[in-house]
Amino acid sequence: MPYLKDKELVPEPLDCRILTAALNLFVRRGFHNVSVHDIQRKANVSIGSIYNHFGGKEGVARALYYHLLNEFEEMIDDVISMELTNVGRCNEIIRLLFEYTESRREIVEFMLHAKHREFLPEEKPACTAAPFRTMRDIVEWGVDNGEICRGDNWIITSSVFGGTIRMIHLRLDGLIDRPLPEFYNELIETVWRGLIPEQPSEVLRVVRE
Amino acid sequence: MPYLKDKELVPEPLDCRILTAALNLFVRRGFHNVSVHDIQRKANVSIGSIYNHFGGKEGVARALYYHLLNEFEEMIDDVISMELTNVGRCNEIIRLLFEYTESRREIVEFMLHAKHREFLPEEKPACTAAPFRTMRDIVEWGVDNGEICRGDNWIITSSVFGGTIRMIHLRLDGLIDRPLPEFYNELIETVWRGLIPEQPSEVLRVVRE
DNA sequence: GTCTATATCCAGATAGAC
DNA sequence: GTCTATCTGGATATAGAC
Repeated sequence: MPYLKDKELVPEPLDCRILTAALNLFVRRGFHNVSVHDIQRKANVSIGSIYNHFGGKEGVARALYYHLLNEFEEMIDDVISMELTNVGRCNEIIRLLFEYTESRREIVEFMLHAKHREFLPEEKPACTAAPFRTMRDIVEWGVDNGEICRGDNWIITSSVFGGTIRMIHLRLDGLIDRPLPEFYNELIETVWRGLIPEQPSEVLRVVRE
Repeated sequence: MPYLKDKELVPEPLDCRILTAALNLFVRRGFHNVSVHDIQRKANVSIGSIYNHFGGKEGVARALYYHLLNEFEEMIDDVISMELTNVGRCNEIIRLLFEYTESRREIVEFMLHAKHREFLPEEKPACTAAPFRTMRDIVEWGVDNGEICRGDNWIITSSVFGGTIRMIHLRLDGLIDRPLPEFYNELIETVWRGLIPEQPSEVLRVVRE
């Protein structure tokens, strides 16, 4: 579309164009298979601009990472402020994660797949970041007030959110071919209720055999 | 140790030295932050040998990936041949995954963290591979014969193994600081029984303990 | 088959005009 | 601040002796 070349209809800020282009490329090809030239081309800016704004490819990835981590933190904090039970909060987080996977797929993919330590060598793993700690806190509060079974926090948190995260991976990898929100109700029922049919004697025989 | 230079005490085959060195480097720094020279140096072979045997860095990674995927498949097949209930098979897989994470950490890390599509562009995602399909089959058999609650296979499989995989990630990232096998009993109890305190808790307690 | 030395290529980074 | 043209380093890959 050469007729738009010099005056864009929507004069999106330059930083934003760069980050959007980078996100798309990083997700599709992986950080190391994207060159600064690729980003420059896709964002319709010059190489110089990228170095001026972000200091290089790594700087772009870093800005992207912190920006998205921040958005995730806000999402979690919104859920906290919702005045739900803690189980309700967990469910709302699961619901939102499923929704985001469909509507803002690239963001979820970047945060989930990207091996941030490859381009942020000094950075701690994502799961030490605030929003992930908060998720563990929610579970802990739920245990403390009796909503959730008592037990090791790592185990409970992993059991609550592990299935969700697994399904997101399977969806992003193309194995699950229906939108995730369709699975929401059945998933949370399965998470909280357990997997074994409630027929005591039957269960005993089958499990212990 | 220059006195060992020309005759190794343990004349480990050359391919194996290359693969072992590559595994270690890939896991520590990531595929793209490792050069063929790094592998060559660490394995004490020449660059030429690496190109002769594997055709380059990508070839090394490919060989490694298929080799380890194959080992995983054998592990799953061993479990299948064990004549356990299907729930028992799931538990055994969880147990083995936890054990491997401690004793063969690099292998687990490579299979779990490595973004294989970055260096195997034409390859399908790992979770389409045979051993992962078999895990879904085990769950399906368990549902068919009444051991496991009826429901969507993606949800059930993700619920059964999602917590396990999540905990392995947390362990590899250094957040969990105890060996995973210590969590095994409590984890499988949590997986199968669910997370919400039951009113007729007599039943489940008896069954599971 | 294994090695060393070398060629080729391309990504990251910069210089300097505008 | 933005751009183009250029430099440089380092990685992949190969050539050719042994």
